[in-house]
Amino acid sequence: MAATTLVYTAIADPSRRRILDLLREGERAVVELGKFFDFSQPALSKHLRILREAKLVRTRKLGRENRYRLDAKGLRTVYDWVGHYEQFWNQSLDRLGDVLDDIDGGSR
Amino acid sequence: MAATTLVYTAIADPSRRRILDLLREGERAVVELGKFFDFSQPALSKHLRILREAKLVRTRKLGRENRYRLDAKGLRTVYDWVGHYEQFWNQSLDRLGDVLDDIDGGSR
DNA sequence: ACAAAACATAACCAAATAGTTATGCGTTGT
DNA sequence: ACAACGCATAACTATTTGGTTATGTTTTGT
Repeated sequence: MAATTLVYTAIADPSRRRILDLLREGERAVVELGKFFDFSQPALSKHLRILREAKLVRTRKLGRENRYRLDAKGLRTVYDWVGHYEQFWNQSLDRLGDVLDDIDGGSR
Repeated sequence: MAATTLVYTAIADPSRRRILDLLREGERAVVELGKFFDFSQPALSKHLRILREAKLVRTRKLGRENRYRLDAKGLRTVYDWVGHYEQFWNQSLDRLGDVLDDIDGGSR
């Protein structure tokens, strides 16, 4: 899987986005993170593995704890890509539709 | 599926990101889009359906053609979320650790 | 009138996802 | 010494994903 797509796939899951949000406040151990979720510890470890493989987080062992912290560099690619669309989301589609003489209206 | 996650899922696939990129240059019919991909027309139609359900594209019928165009508003959410990480991706992780140590002063 | 074009959908399939329980391994507290 | 903690991984399962071929509908060109 391409490195870039690893990042997009990683952030496609809401739990993983939540994990990243939590890590913005600072380093956290797995058990600590687990308090915010309803699923099991292995499920959490799997999410963390996906984030690790996307290089969006790093770990360091501290005693028996495994502390995770953010490594946001990979998100820059996403920001840059989405940024290309900035000029589009401000113009109203309806007005664009007028220009294009669009009569269709809905998505199907 | 939550509306927001529909968008993240939609852009997780590289072919769909490519489709959006193509639509930035203007409206296109399905057959036209298909020239840029190696998979079958039904596969393309499926990708387009996912983009439609995420409300990232709209269609209008023009004769026997179905013309797709960008509706980028949904990408704003992504841009905003990723933007929260902007402060993190420029500094090296090691230096960030130092900074946080300084601010924190061992209060945790 | 009719063949072909443009496209969506259905039915199917292999692989990936996201969860589970079970287990093992290093670290810590008593 | 050893029980409990913190965590990763394995093995399993249901669901979703991304592709395929087959087919039906609407529109166009001859």
